[in-house]
Amino acid sequence: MPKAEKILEKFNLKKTNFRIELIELFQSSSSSLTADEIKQKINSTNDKVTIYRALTAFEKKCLIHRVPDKSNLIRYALCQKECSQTHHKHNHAHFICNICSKTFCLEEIKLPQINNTSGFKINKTQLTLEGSCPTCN
Amino acid sequence: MPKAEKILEKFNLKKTNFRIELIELFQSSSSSLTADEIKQKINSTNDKVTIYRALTAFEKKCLIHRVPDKSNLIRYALCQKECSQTHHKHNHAHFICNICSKTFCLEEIKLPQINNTSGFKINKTQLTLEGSCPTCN
DNA sequence: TTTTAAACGCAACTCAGTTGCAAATATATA
DNA sequence: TATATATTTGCAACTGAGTTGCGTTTAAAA
Repeated sequence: MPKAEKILEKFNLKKTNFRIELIELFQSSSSSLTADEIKQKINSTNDKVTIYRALTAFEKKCLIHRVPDKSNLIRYALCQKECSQTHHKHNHAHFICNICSKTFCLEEIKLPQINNTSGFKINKTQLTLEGSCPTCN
Repeated sequence: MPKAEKILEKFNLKKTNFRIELIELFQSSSSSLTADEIKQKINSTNDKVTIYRALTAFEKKCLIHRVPDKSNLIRYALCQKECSQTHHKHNHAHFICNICSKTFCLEEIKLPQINNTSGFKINKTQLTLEGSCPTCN
């Protein structure tokens, strides 16, 4: 796993303590994170605005990607290495646990190939599964 | 198509002018609706609270179902006849237009069969497509 | 006609996320 | 190393979707 500093350097972002810790938090997280969850888990006592702005910056650089959320919150997960700075390449499903409300990336479940239908031009496919996660089972 | 009054009767809901008009609006809508879109399109000048409470009541009776939304808004579409009062039975995909931001139900695209994986117990599957809709194409 | 439970409207609230602006800081440049 | 510059940060105030409490109205049952 690449060190957080290397990642920030690669993406032309400043290596601040907060952002280093934020990347490390994403790396050590098995599920995805909301701004609020980050605020609770991180040691740095930063303002929520700083968290939102870091997330926006990371998303723009294709370092993290949005994942669906049970309560319509903005929720992010770390991107895989195949994501470039200009294109996200996610062909995996997402799983929402109805008990703990966490969202997981299921890399092993690939997206089905859906063809354009009756005037609808498809350029993105999302597969979201719900149920109970290994921890809650 | 069943008349709005009949539907309210069937679901044990009162036949108020607003709720009749709301059902008719859903029936005449090719895409789904948010509370705000309803407020703009409906003739009745009801408070937003009334709209939210009607939507909640309709959802509880399985008359409408939530559909994904580009901006994380709560968005609803009319249920098909196969939905009972206790169980939603949707096996179709949803389509979000990236130009007009509307969400459509694609009845012709069925959900893939996904099996439980490595401790994740799946009991709901959602397939969301994005692109451009027939009107925007 | 009376009763009652559902539906409604107003006001005030919650809470996630945003914006403006000035201060701080990482890093590039001299 | 000192200076300049663009990025990042924090505070405060705001926005906008959705919710809650409560008293009033109304559809429909008795």
